[in-house]
Amino acid sequence: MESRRDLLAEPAAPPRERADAARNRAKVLAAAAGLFAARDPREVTMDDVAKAAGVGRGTLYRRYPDTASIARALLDEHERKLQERLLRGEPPLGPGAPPAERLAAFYAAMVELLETHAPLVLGAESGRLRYSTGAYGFWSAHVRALLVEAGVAEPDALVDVLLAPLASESYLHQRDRGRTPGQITAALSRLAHGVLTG
Amino acid sequence: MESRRDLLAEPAAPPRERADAARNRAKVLAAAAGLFAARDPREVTMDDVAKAAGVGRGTLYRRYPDTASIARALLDEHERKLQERLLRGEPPLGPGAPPAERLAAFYAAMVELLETHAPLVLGAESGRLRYSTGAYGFWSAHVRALLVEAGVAEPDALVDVLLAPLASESYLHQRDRGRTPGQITAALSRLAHGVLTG
DNA sequence: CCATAAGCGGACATGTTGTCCACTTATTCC
DNA sequence: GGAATAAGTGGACAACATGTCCGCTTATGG
Repeated sequence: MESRRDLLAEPAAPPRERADAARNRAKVLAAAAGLFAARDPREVTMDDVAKAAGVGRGTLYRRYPDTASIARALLDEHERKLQERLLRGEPPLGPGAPPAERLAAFYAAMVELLETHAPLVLGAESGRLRYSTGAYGFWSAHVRALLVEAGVAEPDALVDVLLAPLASESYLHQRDRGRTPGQITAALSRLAHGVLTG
Repeated sequence: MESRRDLLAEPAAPPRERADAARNRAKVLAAAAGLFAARDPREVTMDDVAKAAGVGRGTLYRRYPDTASIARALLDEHERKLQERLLRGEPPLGPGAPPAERLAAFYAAMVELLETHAPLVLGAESGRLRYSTGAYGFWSAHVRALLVEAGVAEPDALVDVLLAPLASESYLHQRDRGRTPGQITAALSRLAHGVLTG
């Protein structure tokens, strides 16, 4: 049965994280960052992280179901900064510039992000996981808004098409083949202008 | 030391596959096709295939290092047909139509392929593997030729960018979100025309 | 029909994954 | 301050997948 407390409680009283839990979370993230940077991120195992962080297996699994989620947690911090710039930064990244310019600027910023955090990106994206993340939702909402602003009729399918080249597999494949970040950015810029100023 | 036989031998005498080996290969492919269709292809294990095909583990590993390679082998058959049509088929898929048209037609054909063989595609592409395949090389050569024909200055980076939306992860994500093949094809068509007739 | 080598298959050692639960520690309330 | 209580911890464990290895079987060519 429902207690009075349940009915009167605030929408969702957040039970606050315990001090030792917070300490362990920090230890885990720090240790994982080190491991991802040191070797092939896809080879890093949950056991490795637990050992490196000096915590037990169970503790690790309590918060993260797999290594990809850990990498994602690390990556999210960096992505939030870019999100902030998209919302309130200077044009052409932030509001004010024409859609094609903003899309191109977004591409450039994403390339920079991918480049800077390549190991994390590699560790984080086991293909499908990319789409279930909050960040992907943000990027697609952003691009969708730009398409709408540019007067594109059915923007939805186009959004995912335009985001596809930013998938880690695609990007890192290109880098492996010797392409420079600059070349990739140029190609993406052409894409942005081609689609939004046809 | 080199024997006379080595020096006189034909370029690479193919030792011909033994009859029982061929039979087993067929059994394996048939069984794998069934499994991939029946359940989540990413859950299919080498052991499953071996059991279903009625062969031993060792026999399976002799030819295929993992389940992805098996799916790829099955997929290759179908991809070859499309490759043939690209090279010698009717326009706009085959030679003769303007580059933008041909690119759009290629997109449409790929969507159809992805749609028809979704389970295989899912089983085959563990992200990076996609790029190491012969088929990917073919698609990129094709698209590259179209870009060159359209007079694009630095085609290389653009090629991979244009192929990215055809990655299984991207495509299947869109399908999961309720988008129809038709909508996706339309978006890709817009992309083709936007980039090649700017 | 025999010799030979290619092919076969299943046992094995290894490593990873998640789960489970008895124990420890932080927090809350009196 | 000192229970009472809930949250958090850690390592043992069972299940499972992987890839290899090697003695046996079978096709093939002389």
